[in-house]
Amino acid sequence: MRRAHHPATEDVALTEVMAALSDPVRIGLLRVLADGGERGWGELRAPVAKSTLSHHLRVLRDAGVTRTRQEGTRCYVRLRRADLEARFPGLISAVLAAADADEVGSGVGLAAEAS
Amino acid sequence: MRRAHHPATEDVALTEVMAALSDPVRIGLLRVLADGGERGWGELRAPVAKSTLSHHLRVLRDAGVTRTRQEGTRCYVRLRRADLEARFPGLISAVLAAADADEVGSGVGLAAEAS
DNA sequence: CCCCTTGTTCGATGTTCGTCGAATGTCGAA
DNA sequence: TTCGACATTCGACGAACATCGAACAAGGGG
Repeated sequence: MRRAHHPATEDVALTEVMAALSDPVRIGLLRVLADGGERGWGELRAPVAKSTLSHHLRVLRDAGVTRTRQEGTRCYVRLRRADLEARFPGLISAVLAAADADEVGSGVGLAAEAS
Repeated sequence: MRRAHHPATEDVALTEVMAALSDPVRIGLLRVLADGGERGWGELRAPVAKSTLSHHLRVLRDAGVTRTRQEGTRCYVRLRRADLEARFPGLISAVLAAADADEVGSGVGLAAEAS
């Protein structure tokens, strides 16, 4: 269960980031993580099975969009916003603004959040 | 052969645009069309078969990224930059800047272009 | 030690995608 | 009208993807 495999900032590929961000669930996760804060895995709520959520988080991580930290049996995820901003200036902000306006991935949220 | 089917500006979906722009060939087409000028089909050069190029142009058109105009037996394609800018401010510019920096889709070009 | 929680991985399934060659439709020119 | 250029569509293929349930590690707590 120990595979981390975060790509280095310079190895983040545009096409992979675009592909990672072309799914509503993953866009939703991006929005939840938009403030830069760290979120616990169990905090995340998405309308998919546990294994599917794990898969989506893996896609985001492999593409270089998020960073995952493990602490004991729990793990925490956060957006690699500074890295992405350095690599593709303005891209994440534009995607976030567009996603907010369109309410893409609104099915994704946090546990203690008023719907 | 008469199907146009360009989505209205307000019907352009973020996830579809992101998916359309997650392929190197289509990113290359975006770069070729970046200046807003109209390009003839036959002008376009890409390292794929004719039918595959047609497919990629269709994906871009269906996603609302480009607009295709038919004149006799030839057709011309152009970027819907103003529409996209209105719908998703800053997105296309950010993608173009990132693509230029990374030289994504550099295999795509125009006929009379020095390689 | 046993078990429960937590997140990943596995196997399976149905869908979508990128790619090609071939066939088709559409138009202008001879 | 016949021919050729041009672009789309069709049919097919393997690869990749989204999704699920179940099985599997890795720790923490009783």
